Amino acid sequence: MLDALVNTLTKYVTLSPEEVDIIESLFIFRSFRKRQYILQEGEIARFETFIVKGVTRTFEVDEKGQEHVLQFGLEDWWIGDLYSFLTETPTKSNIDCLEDTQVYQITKPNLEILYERVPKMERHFRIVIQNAYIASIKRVASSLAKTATERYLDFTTQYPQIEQRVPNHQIASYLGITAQSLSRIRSQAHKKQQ
Amino acid sequence: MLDALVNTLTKYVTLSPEEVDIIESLFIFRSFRKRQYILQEGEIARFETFIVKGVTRTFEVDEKGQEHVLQFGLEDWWIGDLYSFLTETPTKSNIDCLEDTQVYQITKPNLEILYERVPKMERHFRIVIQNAYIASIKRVASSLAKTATERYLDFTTQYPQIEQRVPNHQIASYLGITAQSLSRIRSQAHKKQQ
DNA sequence: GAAAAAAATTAACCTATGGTAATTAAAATG
DNA sequence: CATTTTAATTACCATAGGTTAATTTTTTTC
Repeated sequence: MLDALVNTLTKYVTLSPEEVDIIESLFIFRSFRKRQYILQEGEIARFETFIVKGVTRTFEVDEKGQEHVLQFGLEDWWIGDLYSFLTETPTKSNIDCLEDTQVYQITKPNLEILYERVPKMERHFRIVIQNAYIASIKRVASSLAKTATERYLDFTTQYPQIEQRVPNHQIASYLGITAQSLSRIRSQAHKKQQ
Repeated sequence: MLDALVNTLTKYVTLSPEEVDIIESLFIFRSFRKRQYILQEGEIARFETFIVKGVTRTFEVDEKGQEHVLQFGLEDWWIGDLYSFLTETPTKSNIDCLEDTQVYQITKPNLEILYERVPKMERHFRIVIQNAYIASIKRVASSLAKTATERYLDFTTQYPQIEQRVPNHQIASYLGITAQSLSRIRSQAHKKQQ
């Protein structure tokens, strides 16, 4: 179990056994059932969460009551609301599990201890955040430049694993369209392929 | 001049005079005229750029030849294409100056030297990127949940300085709408205010 | 494995925003 | 300061995607 976490943490930095012990002592392992919430709107995000197994969805609910998927989470991904976590203010996000999910979590105080005792972890998390930032910019660029059809096709090629494990109406929400529109897009795409 | 850079670099960390010297030796100062390009599509982004004075716009051109503004840059902001910079691959972005602009730039090798000689700069850049990432996520959320009118009003309250210094059609592009649509939105907003 | 719940599809109609074009206003330049 | 260039506005029609609603399919649950 811890292996999955340590393997990922050593992706951009090398760790000694003592450092692995420190890490082990600072993370908490938790299990969630499908449909359980890892984080709910109004709470302060006390943890950053690393997914060992499972699928999650992070979404916000707007004033009209509509849900908007900001992010999916899969094995080896970090999820959470970084803003709430860092500023210790209530989150607007919800995270629930689309499958039974196992995670490692770290609190802000423990993350600070981690940075202090294993300074090279700053490097790891800088790179993790860099990559998340780059992905987010790509998403902005794609929402500015592309039609819903193009965005859907990009999504299916970029995240085939997600497409298989997540209901279409969640993908539609991620793409910023309704389930009905996605259905229409899919049926048109199938027609063209024939 | 260097003050502006050092002030910002010390926002999240404290620096000794020796460390300030190291920084001074690793950055390059450059001046650009309005309309000059700091970065053009196809180049490798050799620098991350800190704006001392001026306004920039980062944009991509899509297959249909349309420009889409990804980011504006103002005093004390970092701009650049992090992906191209880190991976040393050709950028799809262009950065040009909307006013005469002065910047400090750092190359990737020099940034690595900086991290090595002044390790706490990892912290600074992790936080800079964190903040940029958080802003990008907010933009995604807003593009999913909000109408163009709402996004425009949010923009004017969040970035009043940009609204003053940047032509409306660039703001329209940033918001993902045409200049004509923004014009319509503005005239409707004015009507309601009366 | 039957019943209930959740997800996907289809269709008819509606609306926000895009595209094109023409007009006016403002800013840059020699 | 006259001319050219750039920016903003307005109007009219086109269209992608939203809304509502009904129907079918799939998945979950007891």
